[in-house]
Amino acid sequence: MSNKVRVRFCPSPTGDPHVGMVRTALFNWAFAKHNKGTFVFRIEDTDAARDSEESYKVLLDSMRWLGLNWDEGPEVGGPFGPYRQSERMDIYKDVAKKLHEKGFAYHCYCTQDEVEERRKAQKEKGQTPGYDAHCRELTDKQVSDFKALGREPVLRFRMPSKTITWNDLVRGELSFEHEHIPDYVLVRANGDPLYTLVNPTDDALMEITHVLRGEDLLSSTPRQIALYEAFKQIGVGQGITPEFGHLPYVMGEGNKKLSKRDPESSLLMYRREGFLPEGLLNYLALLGWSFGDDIEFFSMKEMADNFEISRVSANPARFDIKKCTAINADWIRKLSVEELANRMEKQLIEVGVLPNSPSKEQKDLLLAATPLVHERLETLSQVPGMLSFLFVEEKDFVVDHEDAEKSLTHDILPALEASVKIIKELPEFKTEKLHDELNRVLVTEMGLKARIVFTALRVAVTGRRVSPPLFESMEIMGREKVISRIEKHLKK
RNA sequence: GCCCCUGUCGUCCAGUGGCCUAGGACGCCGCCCUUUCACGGCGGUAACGCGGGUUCGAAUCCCGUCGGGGGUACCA
Repeated sequence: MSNKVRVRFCPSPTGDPHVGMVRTALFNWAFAKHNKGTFVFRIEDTDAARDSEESYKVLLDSMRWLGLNWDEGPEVGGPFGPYRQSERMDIYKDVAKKLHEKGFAYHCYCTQDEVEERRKAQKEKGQTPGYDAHCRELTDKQVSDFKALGREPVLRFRMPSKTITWNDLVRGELSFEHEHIPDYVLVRANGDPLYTLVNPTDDALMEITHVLRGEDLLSSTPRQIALYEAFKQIGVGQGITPEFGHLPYVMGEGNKKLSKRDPESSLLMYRREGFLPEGLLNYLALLGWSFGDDIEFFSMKEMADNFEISRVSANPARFDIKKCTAINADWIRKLSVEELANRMEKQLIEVGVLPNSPSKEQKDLLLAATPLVHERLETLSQVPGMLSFLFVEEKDFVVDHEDAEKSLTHDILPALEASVKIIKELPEFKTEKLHDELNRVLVTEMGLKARIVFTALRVAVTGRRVSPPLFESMEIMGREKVISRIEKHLKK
């Protein structure tokens, strides 16, 4: 039982979910699946000032949208709950108390200003700045003096005087000398437990075996390893120190870490823009991990089957929206016509091109139109632009002004007139017949340039110079609509 | 300042002493296909940060150097 892999993803519910966060979740998920382990989802909401219930809901919804299902966590439960830290405050208080009683942590009465001042002095001398262990060995007298001054202490962890080394799953052996890891605060003066305490506490209690997290937490790892050793002695958890793997950053434009403020970092933006979860995840998997054999297009199942942590790279990766889009386009092409129609329907409803419950006719029309755009789409958000001409009411149908000016010139009117005549007399209103007849008369007999004349027809019928294939579009629109749209221009 | 991580085409990834005159993908540029836009096909562009070693042989090992990033909190 004890060698079963347990990993966790533990975001704070602050603001929009971030793509870097999604990447971390994905790698943890894949690692769990690959090792037939457990994927724990924990919410780190101990910071009341920044966390919100709204973000919490978005977080859960996003994870579900992505299909990153958790084995234990909120709304799912599990043997180590609760999985929201805000519901575990008593646990942290208890652990803090034990650490203090057994001497692994001590009360520090220094004010932040005092600490800061001494830090500055250290810096000037070229020493590693950090807490100087001032309050490590206070006498009773000193304590009572501080109390008399009305000072409330923070709880600091007593770092052992030794080098801390671990074998990082993605970076290999890493080592920190003890003089570079000062005693750090576990509990604030006001009693709030800090990340430094709650995160390792929960990992220990939830029996996490592997910690895969962002590079930003790299420097806090030695402190946590020391804490785990203390946990072992005071009986918190099973006495296991997890293995650590530090994932590289996801960078934005320039050389900056993709920050929460960048719109390109917002998962919600990708969702709104019509990225498929499959596509986004596939792209994110490529940031820092490779399948091997030059394979870049794969499903999450395939990723999980092949996920070796040793193939994770340590270099920061730039998020490239173009490549992300290209992969998304591949995923769209891979969808079946029915599946794509389904997803397009949702998109069209969202932007109001279709009503909330589309009619049978509308659904059929959409299904018929799907093959026409299947290879043309990069994201679902492009659907309305390509297809709303099919769904719009005739009275609302508008032709792009600029396109009309370029293509629907005065000298093209005779061709439009001829087209109407042909279309009206066509015995069968089918793509091939439309093509053959219009081509025969307009191009062969009248000697017009196909490019010119068909572009004019395209603009008249679809409203744009760029559109899905013309004759197919005409066929699914129906004869009357096509005629009325062309005639509209003849009357002008 | 000190500590840590990191350095292959514009970008992401492959490459772990000879398969490398460095491979793939995205991008970009041509050409073909084509009534538009795409898809597809073909071709091209472009990189081992630098300097020393080690070795018959280095992108791969060692040393140095330079660059990028992060940490140095009663943030995470």
